[in-house]
Amino acid sequence: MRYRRDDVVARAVDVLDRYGLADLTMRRLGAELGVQPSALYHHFPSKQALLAAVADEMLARSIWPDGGPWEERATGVCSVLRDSLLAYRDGAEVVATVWSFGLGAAHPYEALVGALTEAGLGELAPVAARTLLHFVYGHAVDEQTHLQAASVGAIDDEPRESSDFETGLGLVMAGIQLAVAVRRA
Amino acid sequence: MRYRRDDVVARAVDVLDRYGLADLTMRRLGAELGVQPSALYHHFPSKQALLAAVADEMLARSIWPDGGPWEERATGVCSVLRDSLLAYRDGAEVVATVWSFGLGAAHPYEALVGALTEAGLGELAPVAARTLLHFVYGHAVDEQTHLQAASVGAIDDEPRESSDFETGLGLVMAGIQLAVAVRRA
DNA sequence: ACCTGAACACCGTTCAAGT
DNA sequence: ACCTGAACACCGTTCAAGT
Repeated sequence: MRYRRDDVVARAVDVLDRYGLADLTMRRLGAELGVQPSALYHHFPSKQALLAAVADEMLARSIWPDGGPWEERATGVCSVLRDSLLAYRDGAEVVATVWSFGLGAAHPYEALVGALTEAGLGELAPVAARTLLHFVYGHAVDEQTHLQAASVGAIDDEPRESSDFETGLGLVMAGIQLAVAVRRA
Repeated sequence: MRYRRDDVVARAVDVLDRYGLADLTMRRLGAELGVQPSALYHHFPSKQALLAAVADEMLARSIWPDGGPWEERATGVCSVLRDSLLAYRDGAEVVATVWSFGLGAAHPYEALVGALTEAGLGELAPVAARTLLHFVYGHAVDEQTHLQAASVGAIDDEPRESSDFETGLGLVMAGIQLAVAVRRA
C-alpha cells in the first residue's frame, strides 16, 4: 500500500481516538497502515510534526463561529474548542501541547484575538485571548483526565464538569468585559 | 551507597533543574546516584509517584501567604506558585502534570479555595480556584517553553511575559471579584 | 515518491537473588 | 531495608538501499 500525507493523518486521528495518546506511536501507526515505522518519516520530519497535523485535522473538522457580536463569538469559539477537544480521546492534551509548542492549532487563538480586537481591547487582545485559551485547555485536560479515570473505575464520577466550564468561562469573560468597559471610559 | 527516599527526591529535583524533564529518567537518576534503575522502585512504586514527590518538594521550598485579606492572599498564592514553577527547569510542566493527574501539588489549590471561601464565594470557590490555577499553569508552561526556545536560539526573545502574567491574572481576578460582589448583593 | 530492513541509542518496569 | 543483574517489551530516529 502507498499512502499520502492526509491518509496518514486520518489514520493517526483514528488510532488516537481508539487507543489513546500513549498508544499513538510511530511503530503502532506504521503497523496499523501495514508499513515500516521509518516510512512515516517520508511524510513527517518528526513525531511532533505528526501530532501537529493531527491537532490541526481535529480542529478543522469543527465549524467555527466567525460573525456576530464579539462576546458571542468569543464564548462560541471557546465552546467549539472545548467540544472539539472532548470529541477525541486525549484530544485536549494533544491540541494543548501542539499549541504550547507553537507547532499548530493556531485558529482558535486567531479567532479570539480577532473578536477581542473588535471589542476594542487593543494591545490587550493577545493576552486576553491566551488567558481564555489557558482556561479552556486546562479545563478540558482536567475533564478528560477525570472522565478517563472514571471510565476505568479508578475514581467516583463527578458529572458537574459541564456547568463548571460555563461558570469558569463566565468568570474570565466577566473580567474581559470589565477591561473593555474600562478601556472605553 | 544507600539512600533514603528524601535523598532520591532531592537528587531528582537536581537532575530536573540541570538537564530537564526529558533527561529525568529512572535510568539517568539511578546512574546519578550510582545505583541500578531498579533500586528506585524500592522508594517509589512508579515514575509518576517520583514526579509527584518532585513536584511537592519544589512547592514545599516556597513560602506561601496564609493571612491577610482574601484578594491579596489569592493573588499572592498565584504569584508564589508562578515563581516556584519558573525556579526550576521544566518546573511548570512537572507540577501542572502532577496536579492534573491528582497525584499531588494540592497546596496552592487548597490555599486558593480557602481564600475564595472566605471571600464568600460559597460553592463557587472550587471552580474559581481551578480557573485561577488553569491560568497560572498555562501561562507558566508557555513562558517556560518560550524561554527555553529562546535560550536555544530557536525563536526571538519576547520579554514581556512578566507583565502579561499580571494582566491575565488581573482579568481573572476581576471576574472573581465581580462574582463576589454579585453574590453579596 | 514512497517504502524496506536493519541498526542505534535509548525507555519504564519486574523479579529473583543478594547483603 | 536497600540494592544488583538480567530480562521483557517497548520507544523515536537514521540511513542505505530498493521500486
